[in-house]
Amino acid sequence: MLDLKLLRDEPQRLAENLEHRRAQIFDDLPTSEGGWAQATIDRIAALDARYRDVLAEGERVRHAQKETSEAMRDVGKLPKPEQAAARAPLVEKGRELRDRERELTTEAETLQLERDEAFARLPNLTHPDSPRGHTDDDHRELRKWGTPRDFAAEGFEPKDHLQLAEALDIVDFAAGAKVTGNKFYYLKHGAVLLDLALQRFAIDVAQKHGFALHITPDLARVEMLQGLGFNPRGESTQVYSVERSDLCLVGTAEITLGGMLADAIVEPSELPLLLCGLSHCFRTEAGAAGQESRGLYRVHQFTKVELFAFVEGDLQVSETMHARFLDIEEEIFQALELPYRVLDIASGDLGGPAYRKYDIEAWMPGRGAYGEVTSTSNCTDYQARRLRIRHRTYDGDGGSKGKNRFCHMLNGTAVATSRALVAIFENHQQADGSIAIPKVLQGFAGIERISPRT
RNA sequence: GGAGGAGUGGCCGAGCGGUCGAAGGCGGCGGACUUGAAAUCCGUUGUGGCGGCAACGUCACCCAGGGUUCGAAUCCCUGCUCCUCCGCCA
Repeated sequence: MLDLKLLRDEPQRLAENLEHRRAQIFDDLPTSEGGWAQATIDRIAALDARYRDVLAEGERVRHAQKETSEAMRDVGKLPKPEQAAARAPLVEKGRELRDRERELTTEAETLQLERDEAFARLPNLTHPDSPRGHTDDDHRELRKWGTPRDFAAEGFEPKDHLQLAEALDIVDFAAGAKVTGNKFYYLKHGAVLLDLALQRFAIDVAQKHGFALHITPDLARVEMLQGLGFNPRGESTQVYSVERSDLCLVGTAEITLGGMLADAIVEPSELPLLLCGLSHCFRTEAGAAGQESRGLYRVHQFTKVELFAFVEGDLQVSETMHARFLDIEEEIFQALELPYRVLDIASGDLGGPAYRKYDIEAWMPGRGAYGEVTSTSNCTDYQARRLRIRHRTYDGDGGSKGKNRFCHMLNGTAVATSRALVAIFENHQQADGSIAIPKVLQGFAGIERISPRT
């Protein structure tokens, strides 16, 4: 959620940002129509103005109520015979005020709800350097690392990860489909060791960089999802809900890590707070049928080691941390010996909470293209505002207390095992159909290669 | 799953339906005393909304949501969380 001050003081800035983000808020103001962004902001601003009027009126009435009730208290000091007569008009007035106050409160709540529903859907502001646009071509490639293998020179045709997995009998989609459903799978044999080794390695790197290790719940309250900017409801939701409860399966440990500090006010000395979380991730992938749907690339469940940070509510600080997150992600994929490129994601593809987002795409020989393997976002104070996560400030050197500020929050993938498996299978396949385990994982996996079972 | 008990400020803890945003203690911060520290003493110390350049004013918040009442931290209902006992179990 954004700061309401922006709506009141700089509505044109919000309209401009909304235009770049291409986020439709109202059904009757589609992004295809000219001036939709400005009209959207105008409508929310009008709601806010009405809300504040009603709120102020309600407060005046409540103040009058207090006065009446204080007068009633003094009635008790009068001589007994006079009390009843003095009390009657006050009771009458109190009743009127009560009724009026209830009306106004109800109206204010309705207006506030209406305003917040729309306002909370407005996306975060956008980093000035983020490329503007809303297609895949609009992302800016920052750099490439590594060189894709020349399989022709090595004298064999590379297989895609699915062919490799089937031949090696290390992933079973048929059983996954039978027992659970399409896009579920069993990992088997060497893939299990490799998956666990990836987790273990990523955790190692995170710990080395000062992240506190966590294994988080795989479910979270709807309220937490919303606080972090996820929308658990609606047809196009990516989120699985648990029936007869207010719980959802998490799509990422970002939710469970970010939610940990909800409602907290932390001391600046505790920042930056670096957390690493291991969790399963569940995604409905609604509407994703057809596209890149083969194999492990897009599945309903995978395991992920997530990096998360709470930092001071200061852009310079969070941007520095964001660069650090990207560094760590690159360190991991370099260690895995996977060629990749880094993208600065375009405004229209950022997702609500993100102020800026970098994706790492690993080379995937099977599809002859780069495919997303990590993503790191600086969400600034967008999530913190909704979750009420603040830190204290002090003026000068250990000086007096200043105003509490919302923390900035960042998240990033250390490793999502399913996608990493795709990249490792395909990049490290050998002419004989086996898969070489990257050196950094061999100790954790206990094997050096996944070979056909005999 | 069954039976009881409890949820108040950073923590502990008091609170006849009106004078309670809330006693007291601890902790924190500032100061006095001290060569320094401890001890002692004095003062101070919750979060947010709205209005205002500001001083300041005002409203809300005693787990959450409803209700009773002129008036609720205090009474009633529901939910959530925690504790104890029993059952079951990785």
